[in-house]
Amino acid sequence: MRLPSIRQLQYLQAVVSLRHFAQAAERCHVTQSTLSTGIQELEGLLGAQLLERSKRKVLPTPLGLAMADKAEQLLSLAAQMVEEAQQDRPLLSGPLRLGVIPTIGPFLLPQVLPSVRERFPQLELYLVEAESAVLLKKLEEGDLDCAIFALPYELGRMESQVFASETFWVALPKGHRLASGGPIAPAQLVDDELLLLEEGHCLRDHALSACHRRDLQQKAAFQGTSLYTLIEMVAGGQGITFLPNMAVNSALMQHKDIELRPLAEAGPHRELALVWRKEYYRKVDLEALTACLSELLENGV
Amino acid sequence: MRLPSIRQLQYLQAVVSLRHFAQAAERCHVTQSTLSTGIQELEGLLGAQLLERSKRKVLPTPLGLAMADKAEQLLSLAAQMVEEAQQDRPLLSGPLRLGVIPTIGPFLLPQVLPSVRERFPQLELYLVEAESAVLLKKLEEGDLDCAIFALPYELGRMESQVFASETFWVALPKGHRLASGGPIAPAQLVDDELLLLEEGHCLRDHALSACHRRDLQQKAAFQGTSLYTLIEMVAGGQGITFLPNMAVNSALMQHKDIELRPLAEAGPHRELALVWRKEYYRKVDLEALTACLSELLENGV
DNA sequence: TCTCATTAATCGATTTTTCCTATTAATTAT
DNA sequence: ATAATTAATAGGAAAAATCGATTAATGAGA
Repeated sequence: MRLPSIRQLQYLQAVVSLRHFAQAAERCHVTQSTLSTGIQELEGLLGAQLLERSKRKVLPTPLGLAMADKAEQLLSLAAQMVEEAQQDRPLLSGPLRLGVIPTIGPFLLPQVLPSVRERFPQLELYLVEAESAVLLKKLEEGDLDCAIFALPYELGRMESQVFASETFWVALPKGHRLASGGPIAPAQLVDDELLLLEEGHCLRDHALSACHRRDLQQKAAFQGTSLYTLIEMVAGGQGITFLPNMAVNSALMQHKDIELRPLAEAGPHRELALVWRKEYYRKVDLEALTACLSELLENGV
Repeated sequence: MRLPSIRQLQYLQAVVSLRHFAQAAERCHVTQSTLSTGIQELEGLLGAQLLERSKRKVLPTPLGLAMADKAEQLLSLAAQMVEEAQQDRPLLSGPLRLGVIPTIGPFLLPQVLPSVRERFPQLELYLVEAESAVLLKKLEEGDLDCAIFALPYELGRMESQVFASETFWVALPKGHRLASGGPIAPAQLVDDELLLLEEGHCLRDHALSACHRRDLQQKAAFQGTSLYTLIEMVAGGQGITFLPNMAVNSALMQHKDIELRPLAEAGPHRELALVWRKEYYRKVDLEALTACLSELLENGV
């Protein structure tokens, strides 16, 4: 079905409300001739007469009136569209779907979200906690706007912005031979059972990388489902593990049967980054968010 | 404010629903290139991004989704317009504003309207009774669709169609010298006081014309406001008058103190016609109406 | 890792549409 | 009668929409 054009509807609306071709043309910023042919085309398209014309009067037919009415609705809808689109939203307002990996979420978010919410009160955050691979998939599918990852991680076509660095700590059972003293070098731990999160957590790879080990086929019983369970296993004397800075500082990680020592290995051991599709339509917002996070973490929140 | 075009909205609707430029282009019967630039123009117009594009995926932004939604509404409204306009109404259906002069209305309408309504059950008649000049004005202003006049009458730019002819009868008080016998010639009435309707009624002119008299400045007290009052005046012996056929046949005009004789004057004395603007948009309906009236009157209803 | 296929964007040319100027025909007002 | 007003029309110019071909990015498969 061939539809009338917006222009034609504007012509109709004008001529029905003014009852005068020349005046209507002026309102539409076209010549009388243009408007005249426009109306004729509309009538042809609709297959019905919309106006009675004489040299002295322009008289809408009942159908013309009805059509003008609908045209008005339609035009106002179109105008609404433009208005709605053109009002530029303030930075970081409206819905934002943010993914976080489980080894960051519980430690970072309680720390920073109150300030973020205070700074951007119109922001509506929808949080999703999942492993990196899942988040990456959701990002690609458009189910998330952005996500917080721990790097290094293969991000594919995503863009990212690092907003914090972390070093690792060694978590030892109380009474371990290295339990007191200064930083611990990876070489000192070769004889210890290294407890890791189950497959899929990037922290597993980062930890291995920090102590220059290859991946080891651990028994499922020795794989933690979360840092909390891992800590319990360390406290139980089943081995040692590495914890990121952020977890160490968290009150949730305090445990009376655990000793913590810095890992003596140069450079940051993982970096926290905000990640998004490179086609994402509001990168400025995300850049503002990373700036905000970075600032909050530098100032110790 | 510059508005988006219908075409652009179709493009948006298609690409958002299909998530694919080439397929959307096919649905819109244009090339991918055309659709692509169309969407870009729309985005430029709205000043906002509607889609995230990558080579593997087309992802509407929240605004894009909202706009596509509105676009759909708008397009369906436009389609509705076309549909509504294109369904052709049956003959003589819907509202019709019909004017009638007072010397016809009360006699003709009760006679014909039942049959008309029966024949065109979807017709919604709005009746206006007024003198010819008033009806003509209303016709010109578009306040009426058509009107029933008695001719001759100067109709200006109107078109008309005669559907009946009438001869006049002479109404005499009982006991008048001409009260019995055959038809009466105008010359026989020169000595009688001729009673007429007040200024404005065309019957006044038609009556004068029928007896070849010039207009006479009658005293207001001798001018009737309706045929009923005129008849009462005749019955009271104040003079004579002329009545059209139709009124004579009407039961309303029976009066014991009146005698009626045909006027012996060649040809019809007035003609009944349906009148409309020559620009009127549904002349076929009116032609059907005159045909119907004409037929009804010929067959004696 | 290297093609090959797919996809949206881009460019230049062409067609289509839109629009304007000038004029006409009908009508009204003076 | 004469001038002014009005909507329609014709012809040409300007603007736009569209197409075909190409490009660059990406993903799939060998």
